[in-house]
Amino acid sequence: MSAKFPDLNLDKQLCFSLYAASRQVTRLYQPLLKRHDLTYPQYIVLLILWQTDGLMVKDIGHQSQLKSNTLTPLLKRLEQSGLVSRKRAKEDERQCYVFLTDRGKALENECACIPMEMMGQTDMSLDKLMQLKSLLDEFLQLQEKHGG
Amino acid sequence: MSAKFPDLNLDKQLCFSLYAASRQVTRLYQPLLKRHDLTYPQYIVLLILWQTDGLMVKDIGHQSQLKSNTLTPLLKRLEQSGLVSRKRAKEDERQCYVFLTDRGKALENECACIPMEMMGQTDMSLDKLMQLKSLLDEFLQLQEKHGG
DNA sequence: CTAGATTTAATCGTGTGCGATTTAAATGGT
DNA sequence: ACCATTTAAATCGCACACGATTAAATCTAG
Repeated sequence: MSAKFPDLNLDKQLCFSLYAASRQVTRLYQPLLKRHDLTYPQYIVLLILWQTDGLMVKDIGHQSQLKSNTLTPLLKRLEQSGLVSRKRAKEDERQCYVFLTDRGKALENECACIPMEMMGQTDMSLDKLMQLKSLLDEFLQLQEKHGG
Repeated sequence: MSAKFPDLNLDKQLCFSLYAASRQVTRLYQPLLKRHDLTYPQYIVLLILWQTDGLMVKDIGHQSQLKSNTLTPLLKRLEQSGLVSRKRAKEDERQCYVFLTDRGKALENECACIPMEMMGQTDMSLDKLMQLKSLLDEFLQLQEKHGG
């Protein structure tokens, strides 16, 4: 069966490996994030805001590659949780700025241990993890050139 | 800001790169799969069944790392589309076998061009793609040992 | 032989992802 | 100044993902 298209097996496995690995990482983060009542995508958005506070939804979208249809509800939940506040831009009412609240800023320190704990959950060497990141980033950059 | 925990930036970026790359691949597949009215997870499940027809939900779950709470509705949709049929096992009524219909089997040929078309959508070398797959699989294997 | 543990799917609730559309605001060419 | 176009965010609908629970069948220890 699978030998019918022998050349195509690599691709099949690569797309699946990526899909499975991504979900596996999400699953690893979940118990750590649950302690702060965060989901993984919410944590990603916070990582972006911890780097640069006061971004517009558009900017968060560009960095996360998520559109407003995903971000708007997610940001509303973060607002409900008291971690961010959203303010319409005076100079352009279409735009919406997102600011960390004090609680949102404080959460950065509370989450500081998470990456280290994650590191401890894989036996892969730092070298290979960096290699992996490098290949993924190269793929993403090539894609950005193509797809806009 | 981001220099506050300099050691942790790698991890942050790795988890995000993986997350972004996985969604990017899904987005690349979507227009190709839409021609056959398939979603990406449905395609993954079909890839598994094209390799081995007549698996139980449990087996598909083990290979895809998806649980019944995701697979049951997905398989019902594939059944609605006339691509698979589900039959309870006579010898153990808890189990549910999943078989490809003739249309489901025929779809394998129709989808044969997809991996090649995907290949054409990235400028990354075959060598690097294989390297990427290899690293992802190593990560997944290490995880399987740990988490069961 | 049977009560309790285990296994397998299915169900439920919440939160993404994303294509498509909508709404409102700003822009730009005439 | 006016209207078509563009832009930013929000809304809508659908299909995942997944933790938690449920239901039913099977297994197992006593």
